[in-house]
Amino acid sequence: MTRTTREDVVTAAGRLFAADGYDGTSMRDLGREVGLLGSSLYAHVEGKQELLVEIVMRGSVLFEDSAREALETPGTARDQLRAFIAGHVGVVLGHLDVARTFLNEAQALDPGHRAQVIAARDTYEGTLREILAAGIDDGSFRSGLDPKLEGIFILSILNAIDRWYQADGAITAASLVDELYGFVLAGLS
Amino acid sequence: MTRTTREDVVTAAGRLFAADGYDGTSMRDLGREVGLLGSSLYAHVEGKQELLVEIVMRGSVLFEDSAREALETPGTARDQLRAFIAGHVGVVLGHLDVARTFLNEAQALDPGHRAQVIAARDTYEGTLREILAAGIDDGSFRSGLDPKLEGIFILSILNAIDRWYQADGAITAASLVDELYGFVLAGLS
DNA sequence: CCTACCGATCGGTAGG
DNA sequence: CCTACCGATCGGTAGG
Repeated sequence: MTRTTREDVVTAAGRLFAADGYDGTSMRDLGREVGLLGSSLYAHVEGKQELLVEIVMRGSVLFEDSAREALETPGTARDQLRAFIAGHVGVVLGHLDVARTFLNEAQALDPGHRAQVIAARDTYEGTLREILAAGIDDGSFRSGLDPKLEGIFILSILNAIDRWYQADGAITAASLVDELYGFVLAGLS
Repeated sequence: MTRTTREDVVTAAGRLFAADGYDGTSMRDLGREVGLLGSSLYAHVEGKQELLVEIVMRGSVLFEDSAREALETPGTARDQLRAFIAGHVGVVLGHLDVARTFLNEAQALDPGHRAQVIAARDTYEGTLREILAAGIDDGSFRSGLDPKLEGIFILSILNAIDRWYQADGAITAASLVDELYGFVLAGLS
């Protein structure tokens, strides 16, 4: 039991925002989580919204980095698609609370930061579409396919993983990537 | 401008719960929506939770009926899969507010009703799995496929439609069904 | 369906 | 980091 740090507060906030939502988490709940009174948190952070901004921005960076790496993966569009899926799974399973807050609580952001998150998501979706379009050209995927719509379908699957995946279940992260890639690739072929 | 009915209140509640969430909607907001004070709503309903229960249960019935019809569709498992997808799209686009509340606000339900909704969802998912399993047997889909996982993937796509589909956009409901069926069937073949 | 109100809870602050 | 507190908002009620 050492002194509470700002990072302790941010981590605990991510846990509670992911589990109960931003509106469903009070500063008193958060204080209890780190062993302080709600009012004492203001010695560490300026307010509740600041915590949300920080956590969502961390998620934004994680997904952005993952998408860039996928795009820089050498090989065919199939290889890049696989890297995109593997990267997404890595972010979600490796940073569950941050990913959940990023994916589900952005609506609680102030308008300025919400616009930033929407822009980040558009870029992320755009990267996937680039990969799909390149794959139509290089013969990885069937032609006549609509990259915009197929991109939405793929992201729908990826963005729902945190709602059903159980880390202590029978499916490893690696086999999840295999299953996702198998299903999606078939859908594109 | 006639007298406000209970049905007016339920419909308005569906609209607000779908747009702002259950917790994000106050009884005063709802009163304003129907032209009353928040406190006057208690002449029509017992409480806020009752409204949520009623709307979510309507969604539950819609999806349940749709799934049953899909299962009773004559033909191969492919035909049933198509009916399942078409039915789901019909419910979501035909009853957007109810579907959104059912899909996104069930967490705000009291424990008893929440358990009912989870059971209804399990049944719905089970119906899809039955179709997938039958399709593996009758050769509609490739063998070696995991009905549980593929069912989750398909439902992930279907349950996200309300988040991006625009009724006034270029995609008709019929062509959405075609695109969904095309992508999913390829993923299973 | 409104007036007038209640107790609970919220994010946040002053002062130490 | 706590004590003591504030104004705002919430779901809901009594009485008409």
